[in-house]
Amino acid sequence: MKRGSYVAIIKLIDIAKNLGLSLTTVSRALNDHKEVSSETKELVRKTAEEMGYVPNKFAQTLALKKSHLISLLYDDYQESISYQSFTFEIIAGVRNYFGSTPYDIIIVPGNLKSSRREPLKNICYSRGIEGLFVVGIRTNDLYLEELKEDFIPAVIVDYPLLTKKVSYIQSDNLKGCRLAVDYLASKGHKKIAFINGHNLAAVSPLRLKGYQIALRKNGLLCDESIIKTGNYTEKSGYDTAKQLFAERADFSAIFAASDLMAVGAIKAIRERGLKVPEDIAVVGFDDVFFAEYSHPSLTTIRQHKFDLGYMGAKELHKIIENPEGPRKKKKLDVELVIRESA
Amino acid sequence: MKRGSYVAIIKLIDIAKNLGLSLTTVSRALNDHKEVSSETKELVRKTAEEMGYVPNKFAQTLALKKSHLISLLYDDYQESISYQSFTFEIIAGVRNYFGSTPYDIIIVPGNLKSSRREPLKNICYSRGIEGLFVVGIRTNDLYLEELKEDFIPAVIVDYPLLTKKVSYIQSDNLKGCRLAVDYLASKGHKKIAFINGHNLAAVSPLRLKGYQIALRKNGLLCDESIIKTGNYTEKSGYDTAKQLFAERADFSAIFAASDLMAVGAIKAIRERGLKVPEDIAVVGFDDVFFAEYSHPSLTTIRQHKFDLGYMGAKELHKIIENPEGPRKKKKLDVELVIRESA
DNA sequence: ACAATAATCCAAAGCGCTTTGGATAAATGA
DNA sequence: TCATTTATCCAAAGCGCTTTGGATTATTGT
Repeated sequence: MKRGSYVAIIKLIDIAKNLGLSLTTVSRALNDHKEVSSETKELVRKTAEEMGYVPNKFAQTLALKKSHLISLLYDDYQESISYQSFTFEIIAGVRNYFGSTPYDIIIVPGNLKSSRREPLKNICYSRGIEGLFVVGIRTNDLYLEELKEDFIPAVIVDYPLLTKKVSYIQSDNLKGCRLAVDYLASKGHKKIAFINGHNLAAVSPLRLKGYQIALRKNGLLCDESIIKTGNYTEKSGYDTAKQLFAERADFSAIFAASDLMAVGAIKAIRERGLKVPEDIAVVGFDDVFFAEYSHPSLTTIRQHKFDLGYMGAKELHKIIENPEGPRKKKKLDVELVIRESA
Repeated sequence: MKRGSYVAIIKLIDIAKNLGLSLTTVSRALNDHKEVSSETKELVRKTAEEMGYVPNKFAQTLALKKSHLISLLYDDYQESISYQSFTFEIIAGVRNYFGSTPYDIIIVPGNLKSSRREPLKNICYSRGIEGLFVVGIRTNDLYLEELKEDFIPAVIVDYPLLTKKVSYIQSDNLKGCRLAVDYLASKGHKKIAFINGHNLAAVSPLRLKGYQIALRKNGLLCDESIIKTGNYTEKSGYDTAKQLFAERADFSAIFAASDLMAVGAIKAIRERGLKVPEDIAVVGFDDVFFAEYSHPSLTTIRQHKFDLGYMGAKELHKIIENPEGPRKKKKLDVELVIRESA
């Protein structure tokens, strides 16, 4: 009889029999359908409650052709470990938003990284997934091609894809860079080095651009020799900063495209016998939590990670409910958090 | 016709019609049932592939009474923010384990924290959830009472609950404390202060006990006046360390029950004009990632977080597949990671 | 050659729900 | 008063799948 571990305890038919009503009426009563009297509704609701009835979502999904399921596509491993904190908070935002909707969140099996994997389409169709929330995708990820096929509503964090069913959301990177450079310039820095991240992150070119624009605005010239590229890890921040020193580059401040690289850079500066911020000022990007606890605490550009998740989820919800509506990219505000490092 | 956003594209019946076979045979062919010839199987598989067929999990679940769904119960917010990193890595382990099984992971809607929330039973029964992976639960959490009812297979991280269907897993806290104290003692420290976390975390009393046992083993006396309780946050580490100083307590080392509190303590020590580790040595617990990047980098007890998730998931799988088998608590090894702070 | 076995296949029922298309009884209008 | 609306209810079909219990054909043993 019982096949698997999962069994529904009380079914609609049980309530119906119990009350001498039809299945139909019970179903309608619970769904507040107009064709059943309010007395019956109340009666049914009460006994359902008493009998401990819970609807079987699978049966509902099958009958309604509506799963109320959205899926999270994210990666467990990234070289940049502050990605953990970033991702965690974004997911918190997503959970929080969908928590007040009938939607549940399922985690897409398998990593973004794993090479042999099921096509997204199969995963989604098989599980009746209605929307995809994507975070941490790389510019060279194969899933991107599938997303471009536009077969399912999706919201992507930090990758600019805008189609009929796909929106994206990101922080205002240009403004972030402007804030950082403006602040450093206001402190009298003329030579501001920039440690960018690799181009597998779609935000990297944006941050470079923002940095350059901001320099220009402040009447500073853009010296290619003090622009370096790391990979968002602490080590790469350390290495590139050392490289700057080795090349006898001329700078009094470093703006790093991530907090982790900023921390690495600080380490290199210290090893050089220089002081932060007295000799060299450092500004990071992200405001991951340890920025506050590192020493010296990090002046940085704060991204509102929770809001990225929350607002992104809201947008995804909108796309699902109204697939014909216009898609839009959303830009979230950032702010400068001044601490000790600059 | 079409009701919701989700529609199955190709169904078994389509393949059947296409091939002039019966629905039954097609289903059996795809499930590798013995009662269908291998030629037919091959034929069916090929055309299914060509037609882009994917099975509808909802229909399968309904028919098989088996959902292949486990659920993640965790909290988005905790005062201790290193909880993020801890939780993230555990979840990575869980994903990784279940990634090679037919099980999908669904996130339980709502936080552990939120006060008004659906009973766990309803959530699980309604969604056909077969098992629960619980992380970050507090000793006063109401969900604990529900879990004790033992109505669903579960594995809990860091809370000692052992019933017919529930196992738990945690790091070897006693050993961790022993390693820390042994190491400090070996460095000649006689007075080792201890900053513990609150008792809402089930590991706190364990760590205190481990600390006391280890002191005794090393022939050191246990001085109540240098044992303090924080709440796993950086600030509480800072505050309690300051308090120690204010009370003119006599100690040359601090062992903190979390890295975050250790970082806070270091800050307090610094402010006092003392040096770490020269004047006061500090050892943390957890080895969350920023332990490596803080300054001075933290000597700490490493928990294998990924493995907690992976092994816990494995255990959960086992409970689901074999509900009658014996439950057991699992203890994962820890290790001392020596860096600069001690 | 004929009964018994094995190998394939299929129609129909069932999983738990929603909804369609009537049916019945009560309330309304003329 | 009788036809008509309105308010309630229900049997049955359908969502896409798996499985039971036969049916049909091919294969084997004697």
